[in-house]
Amino acid sequence: MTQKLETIKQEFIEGLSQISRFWGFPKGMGAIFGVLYLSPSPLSLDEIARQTGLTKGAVSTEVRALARMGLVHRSTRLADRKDYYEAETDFYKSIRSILKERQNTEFDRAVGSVKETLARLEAGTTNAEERAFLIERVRALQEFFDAIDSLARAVVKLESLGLANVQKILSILK
Amino acid sequence: MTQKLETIKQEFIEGLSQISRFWGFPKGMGAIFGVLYLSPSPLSLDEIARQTGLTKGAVSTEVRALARMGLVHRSTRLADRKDYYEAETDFYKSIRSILKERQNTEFDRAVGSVKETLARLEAGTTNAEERAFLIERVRALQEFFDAIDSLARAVVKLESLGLANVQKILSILK
DNA sequence: TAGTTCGTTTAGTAATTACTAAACGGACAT
DNA sequence: ATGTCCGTTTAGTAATTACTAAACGAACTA
Repeated sequence: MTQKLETIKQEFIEGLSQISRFWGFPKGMGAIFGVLYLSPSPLSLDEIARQTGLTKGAVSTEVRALARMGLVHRSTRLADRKDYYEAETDFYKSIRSILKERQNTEFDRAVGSVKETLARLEAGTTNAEERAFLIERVRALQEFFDAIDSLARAVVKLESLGLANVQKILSILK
Repeated sequence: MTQKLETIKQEFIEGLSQISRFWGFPKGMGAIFGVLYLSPSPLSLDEIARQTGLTKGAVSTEVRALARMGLVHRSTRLADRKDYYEAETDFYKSIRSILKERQNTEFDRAVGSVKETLARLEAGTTNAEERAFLIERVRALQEFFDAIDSLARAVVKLESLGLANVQKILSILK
């Protein structure tokens, strides 16, 4: 039996909310993206609020977060004070901007603290045997983070991480 | 000025807690991993509880989660009823088991719902023009998820995702 | 048998995060 | 200026998540 389009859309949006939550983002964020992604034209704040059931305030803050990540884009119309938002449809582009956004955040600071730990350990003079063990462990972790970081930077630098590149990677990993 | 090893370790563990939180895991989980990672020998539940400041109950549940992800390993000693845990030191191995663990979870279910949405849309007969638009959008998203999924599966299948492979990937992406 | 010593579960609490309602301030129109 | 229409901010609340304390059950011991 064929369902009403509205119902299908609603369930799709629900699905995106779940995915959003899974990745540690507010579920409202997923819903907002979903609404925009299924809209053929840019929507205003109030329209998004209406369709998601969130308040204008919540939509305001979360749609800006989405914009910082490059998942949505703000646009304006002449002689119209409203802002309009539309979803980015190139997801590879989005990944790149999310990675870019995530660099220079708390995460980088935390990773930096590992580096710092290593420096401190190496500056020490006492407890030779325990220090040697700790240095080795922390160094290994730091190398791992560096590898991840290189990967992320490489992806950010690509002008397009398309299906083609993904398939190239897949062929290497075979 | 050289600091006490204990202080340095403490700050390192704090750093791992932050990183853990950043990725959407409980910060206690990061602390537990940190304690184990800096220990040259496996530790018992109570010892982990003591060093992290968490209760035995909390450690029990979170250390099991870590074990499911393959980030720590449980071991036992003859004539000793205690369980002992130690950190996995091969992080690439860990990534693989985390990916493996994440498959077949809520995430997969949510991604599956996108597939389902597509099927429902294609089964419809009314609203030809709007449906065409929605189908196109949802299909694009589904393709994207499939690409991610292939990557994850490829990584899981590798017997070793080492630095070597990472560098190969980097060279492709250049 | 009763008594230890473990890990796990449970029920409740603390802390954090997501959200609402409403005030606010800027930009424009009259 | 005054009022309206926006987006943003703020202060408070709801919902969720992380945790504690304590009871529990299994496995062993005496």
